[in-house]
Amino acid sequence: MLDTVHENPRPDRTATPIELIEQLARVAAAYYRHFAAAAAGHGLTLMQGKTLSLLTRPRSMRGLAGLLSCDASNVTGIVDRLEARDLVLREPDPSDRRVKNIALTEHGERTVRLIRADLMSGLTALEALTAEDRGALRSLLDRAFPETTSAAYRALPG
Amino acid sequence: MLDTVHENPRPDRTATPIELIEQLARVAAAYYRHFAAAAAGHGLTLMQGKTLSLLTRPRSMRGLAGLLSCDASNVTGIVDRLEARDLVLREPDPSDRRVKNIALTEHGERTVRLIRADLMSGLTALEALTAEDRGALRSLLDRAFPETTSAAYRALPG
DNA sequence: CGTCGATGGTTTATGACCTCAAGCATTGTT
DNA sequence: AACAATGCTTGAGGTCATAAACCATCGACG
Repeated sequence: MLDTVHENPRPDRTATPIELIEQLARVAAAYYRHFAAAAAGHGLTLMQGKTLSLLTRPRSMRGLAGLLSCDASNVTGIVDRLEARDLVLREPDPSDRRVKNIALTEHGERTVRLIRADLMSGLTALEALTAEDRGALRSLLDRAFPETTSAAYRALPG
Repeated sequence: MLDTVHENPRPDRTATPIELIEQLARVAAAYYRHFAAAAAGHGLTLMQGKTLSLLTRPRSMRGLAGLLSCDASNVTGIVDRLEARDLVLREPDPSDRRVKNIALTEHGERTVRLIRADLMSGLTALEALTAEDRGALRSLLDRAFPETTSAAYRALPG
């Protein structure tokens, strides 16, 4: 274990907050570039792909708007287009007739799986990390962006 | 130093590639949410803010298109709007009359600095990391996204 | 020198998305 | 029953994505 060190912290590199923010900008851009390419491979937009991948369980329009960080009126159009391609379904909520629950169709579930696979195959360097490195990266990102833990996302209403 | 450990790698957390990718999705979304908010605080779009922050030196339209990962025809419109607000300037290239070099005006430089400051003030958790943690995060992100090192960006033509 | 393919930038059209304001239906409360 | 609050949709106006076509300029080549 101890001899599998990849010269880890590499303290010679500058790592000021500014430098780190610029690198995060590049990483975020690279991530979305990969994701958009994977979605485009299935004729979908970045937002449409994001929406599909958020539907691990049915969600209300408002809930989706929150997760997508956009106005609810946008979600109407996005879901309209996804529904027109039979990727998604609007179901009336049994306990509140105002809300519509959006759920993946079978075709939608297949598409999400394919997009996710394409995305992962494009991020080969990420899979090349050791389990130790992945754990360290997760821990650091959790502390750098405490608002975005997976627990916080799952617990959201809608 | 050694007693300021924040229980670092925390190996109990699951850190499969899939989990890591989902976390990167959330981090990228959070980063752009912060950035878009900072840009909106100055009446600018996400793309306009990104463009400004890429102009650490004059760049050609095509060079900007590459850095923004979009078609050159988009850059025309974005730079049009930035130029209309006196944030940016189109200068003819002395050695090639086809290319136009885009440079920040004084007003543009001030605006970039303000946006960057707003962004950093929104990412307080990131500044709370120790220098050691920041170094480790940089190193890990460099290895997870080798395509996006700062050296690679600075070396680009245009 | 003149031709020609390649390159940099712009324009146009169509569609997707964003913002904001307004609207309707339903809910929960008083 | 009247009320404000909530969930979703619609509309207009602006920004961005995408693809095709266009013009000016460059570079190489005969």
